[in-house]
Amino acid sequence: MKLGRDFYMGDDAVKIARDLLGKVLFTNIKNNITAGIITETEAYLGVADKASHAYGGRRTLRTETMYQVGGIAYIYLCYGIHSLFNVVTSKQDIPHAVLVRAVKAYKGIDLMLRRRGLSKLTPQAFVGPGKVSQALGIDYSQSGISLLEKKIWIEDLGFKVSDTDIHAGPRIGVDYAAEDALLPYRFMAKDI
DNA sequence: CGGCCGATCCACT
DNA sequence: GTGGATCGGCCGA
Repeated sequence: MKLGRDFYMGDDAVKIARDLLGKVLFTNIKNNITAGIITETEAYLGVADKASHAYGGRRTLRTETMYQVGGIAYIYLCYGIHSLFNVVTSKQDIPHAVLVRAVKAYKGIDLMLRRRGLSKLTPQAFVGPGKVSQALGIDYSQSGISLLEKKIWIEDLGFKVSDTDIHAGPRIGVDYAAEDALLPYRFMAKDI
């Protein structure tokens, strides 16, 4: 079943990042449905997190999305090329978010591969946040859209990930965040 | 208005 | 392992 507002409004983005492992991220782009089982996430803890775009309470046109109520997408352009998909969590004015870093193809795999420019499935085909967005047809123009509607949403289809199958470690590409770069806010699910 | 740089990916050595 | 691609956002002047 589709995740509702309650799932996204929790205060603990780290817990939500963990809970998202095994959930299924769907998109419906021009009537083409594709989906992937989430296998890797990272939590970004808002104003107190030097790795977050909202660190120190920064509010700009771009980051304003993160300050809204949990349950919407925060998608932004990275390195001028890649759209990175985040789930906004927590309450109004608490800018927490969870980055989806990897999925395992679940539905529409042919189209997912085609969007990636691949002819066959490889282990790394959908590993990496830029690849996830490309495969699912997500781009930064969709930032701010609700995950409770019919374009992008997340379902719990009963895939279980036990604690012993979760690996936690430091986030990727955030060396600039000083001591916060070392926090274990990255979660990976072993072989789903 | 100019300049720097990034929550990345790929090709190439 | 390394460097180039590529461009919107952000900040300082």
